[in-house]
Amino acid sequence: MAQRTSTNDPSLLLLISLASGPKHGHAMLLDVADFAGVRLGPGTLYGALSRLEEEGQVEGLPVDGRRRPYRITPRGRQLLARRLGGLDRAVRTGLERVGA
Amino acid sequence: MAQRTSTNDPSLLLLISLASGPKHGHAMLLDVADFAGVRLGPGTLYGALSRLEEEGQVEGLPVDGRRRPYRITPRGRQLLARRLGGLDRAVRTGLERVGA
DNA sequence: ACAGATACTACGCGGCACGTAGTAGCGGTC
DNA sequence: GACCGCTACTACGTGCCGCGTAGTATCTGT
Repeated sequence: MAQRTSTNDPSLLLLISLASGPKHGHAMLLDVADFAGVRLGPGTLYGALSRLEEEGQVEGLPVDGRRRPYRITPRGRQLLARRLGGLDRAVRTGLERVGA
Repeated sequence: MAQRTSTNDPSLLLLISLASGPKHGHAMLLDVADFAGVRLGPGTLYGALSRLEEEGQVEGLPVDGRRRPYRITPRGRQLLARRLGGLDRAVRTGLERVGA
């Protein structure tokens, strides 16, 4: 049904989190809360994560005890960079207009 | 059901568009396409717009022919500024990590 | 008078954000 | 050796809203 506008959705936050290195779910939660001030629930987190995996933007690593680590793929990193570029333009425009 | 993470959704783009002055729906469409590279459909546009009006973030102005102009309210501008601030932090973190 | 752009209204589908509840292993402490 | 809290998920349902399609009416150019 065509691609989203997607300024939003948790997938962006997760990709940013994984961009600094592989992490498991709970670690991403804490990281995202830190750099974005957003507390994701488990439904939101693991839902978005498995969709990203299906799309080949992240990949699961061998299970470490009860932790499921994930890593961003080259494709994921590339798409992230593109999204960030567009978002950055919009945010800058907004800050300018709102009278930063 | 609590507030969204909302990096996303068209409402942000519409608020940014209205931050530079009152506009009617179609004009926002063109403006958004220009500064964000996103073409919103009518369902997306007018749906988000009427929700913003219900929330007191924008207000309708007198109908001008077949145009329905809207203006951002002080409250809308304030909320926009706050959202942009949080988003900016996330985007900068992302650009940094992705190796800008 | 016809095409195309402008500016909406009306409507329905379905994806996914979000929360709640439940499971289970791992310290720490008394 | 039971209790509590923290970690780390899994499972599942609800409903909002993003998105597209279709339809209506006005205005302009040719």
